Amino acid sequence: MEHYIDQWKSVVAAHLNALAKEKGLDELSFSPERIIAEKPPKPELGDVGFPMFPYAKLFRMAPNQIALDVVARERRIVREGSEVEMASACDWPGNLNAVGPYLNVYLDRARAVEYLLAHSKEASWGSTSSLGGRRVMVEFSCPNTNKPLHLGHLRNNVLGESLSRITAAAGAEVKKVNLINDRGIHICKSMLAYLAYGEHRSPEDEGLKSDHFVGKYYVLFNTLKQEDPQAEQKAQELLQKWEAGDPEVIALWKKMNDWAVEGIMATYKRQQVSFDEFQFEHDTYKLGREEVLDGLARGIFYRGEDGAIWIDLEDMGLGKKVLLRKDGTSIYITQDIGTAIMRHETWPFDELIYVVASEQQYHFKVLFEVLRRLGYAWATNLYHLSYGLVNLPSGRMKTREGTVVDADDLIDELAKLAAQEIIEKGRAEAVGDIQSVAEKIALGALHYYLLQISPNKDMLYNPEQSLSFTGDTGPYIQYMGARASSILRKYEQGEGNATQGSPDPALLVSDADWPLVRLLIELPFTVEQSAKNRDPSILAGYAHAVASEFSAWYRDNPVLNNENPNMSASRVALVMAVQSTLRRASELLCVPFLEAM
RNA sequence: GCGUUCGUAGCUCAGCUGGAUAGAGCGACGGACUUCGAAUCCGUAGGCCGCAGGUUCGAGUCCUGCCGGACGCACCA
Repeated sequence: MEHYIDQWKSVVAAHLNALAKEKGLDELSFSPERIIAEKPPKPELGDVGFPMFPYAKLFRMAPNQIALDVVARERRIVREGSEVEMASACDWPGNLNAVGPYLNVYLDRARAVEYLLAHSKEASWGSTSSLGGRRVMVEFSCPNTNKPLHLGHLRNNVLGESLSRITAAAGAEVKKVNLINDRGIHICKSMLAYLAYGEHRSPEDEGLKSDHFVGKYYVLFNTLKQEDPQAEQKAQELLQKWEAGDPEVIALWKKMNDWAVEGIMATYKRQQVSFDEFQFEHDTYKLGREEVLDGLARGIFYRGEDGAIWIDLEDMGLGKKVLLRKDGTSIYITQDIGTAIMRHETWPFDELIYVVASEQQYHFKVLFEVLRRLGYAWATNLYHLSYGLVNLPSGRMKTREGTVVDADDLIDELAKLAAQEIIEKGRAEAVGDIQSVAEKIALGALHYYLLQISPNKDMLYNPEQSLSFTGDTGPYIQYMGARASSILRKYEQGEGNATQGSPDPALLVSDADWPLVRLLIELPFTVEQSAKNRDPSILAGYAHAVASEFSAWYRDNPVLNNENPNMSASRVALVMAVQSTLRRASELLCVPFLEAM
């Protein structure tokens, strides 16, 4: 359904056009998209506001006068009927009022309540069709297989997963892909250290999660380097052997790689992120080479004096960039060129979103431009969702300096604290499986913390603050969901007198209930906006607003304890709408919904 | 040096395509549990929106310059 703001933009545009015609200003024409709308600062001022300033000069009228004129027109049309679309016949009926230079709409509250109660029951509540028919591929995570996931990956993973869910909710067909970086010099370093210190031990032998085991040897490479000055060179040789297909090297690579991947998969499962397809760099790293050579033949690229193949992007201020080494081997971007083409061939997408840290902005600009120059029309549909780095109060995370916040350790610690909270608050019995609920609270806290900030911004990871469960956090939203669920549970058990009445939308139109209703009907539009901007933080802010509004609302407005059975039943229906709204928003934000906590 | 990006309350962040008195959370201070769960709620204090110009009826939002931070400018991924 069309957003009520868009609908009323059309109404206002129609009125302004009529006014223009009447004044003989035939060249003036306002399309609905150009009408500026906003949310009035106070609810009593109305539900949508239209400032009239922009039209003052054009009409040679004071903004106040324009507002009054439009209102008069609207009244006349409502009274007499007209070929102009009547507001009362729209999805979102309401009436117009002039408040100084502003034109404000008061929605028909009963109709809005009806809409909410009917639609929030549906399983698809919150879904829209704004991206209907579009195929969107989302690439995210893309870990190296030489060490376990850390906090930065967690941000990437939850951004990718949440964005995928939101995009799907906006109607698109989504495919989530993960390109595992399982080859390269970094892997060889872990392998070399394992050869030096591993003594054929397995992760089980050391009692370590398999990816942590591999990571341990990656760190040990630093030790090795101090003992053996040749270490770096040996790693290079190992890479060459790997590329040559040396069976022994391949066997070791496979063994360590499997360990790393196995551990990483376990973390995905725990984080509740998933992929529709895994791609492996050892399969893709040669892709793109032919493409680059072809581009060379077609004069799009050139061979430098050094023998390597280059692209000149000076005209775009991007400088020159190597696309293929002089020995004909692929580099990072060669692989990405091939992978993009392969992806579009196997699954023709309308859009491909790369969820990759902001440090790679230059890389993606070059990549997209290369593909465009190669003549791929779809290259304009590639999008780099650049997200900022996660910093610690002490500075940037660095593996070698041991300042990394490990993903598994972090979730462990959060879960431990959540379990403590449950016990301290005496909720152990009500909650049932403490460990399971604590894990969900931990994920809710972590995911919300990572998603509430606009993706493009660097963020500061404050351990203390992230471990807190109070305030603008995931657990706060979970708590409000649990409270709503609790009320509904009591209702089902027959508490209160709601069962003796029946819901009536007309009872929910007072100022007591309206702010909550108006917020709840925004879910589909917020999902749409979040998808359009590729920004889960918009939805996160909305989820918090709903939780907060609900919290204030149920303090003042008795639901089950209401003396009027019909009012009680109506409010139960409203709580159901709150529950399904929070449930859906949480799901899209990868924050587990809890019936009790 | 060049490019990208960010700079809003003590701290962490919102502020949609410029619009009606700049909003949350944390922290501080003061209140509220015989009443649908206090992981909650209510109130108070706290802001030359980095600085300076410009565009506009109107700028936290757009443009220019400067200052400050982050990231990038590899035949590494």
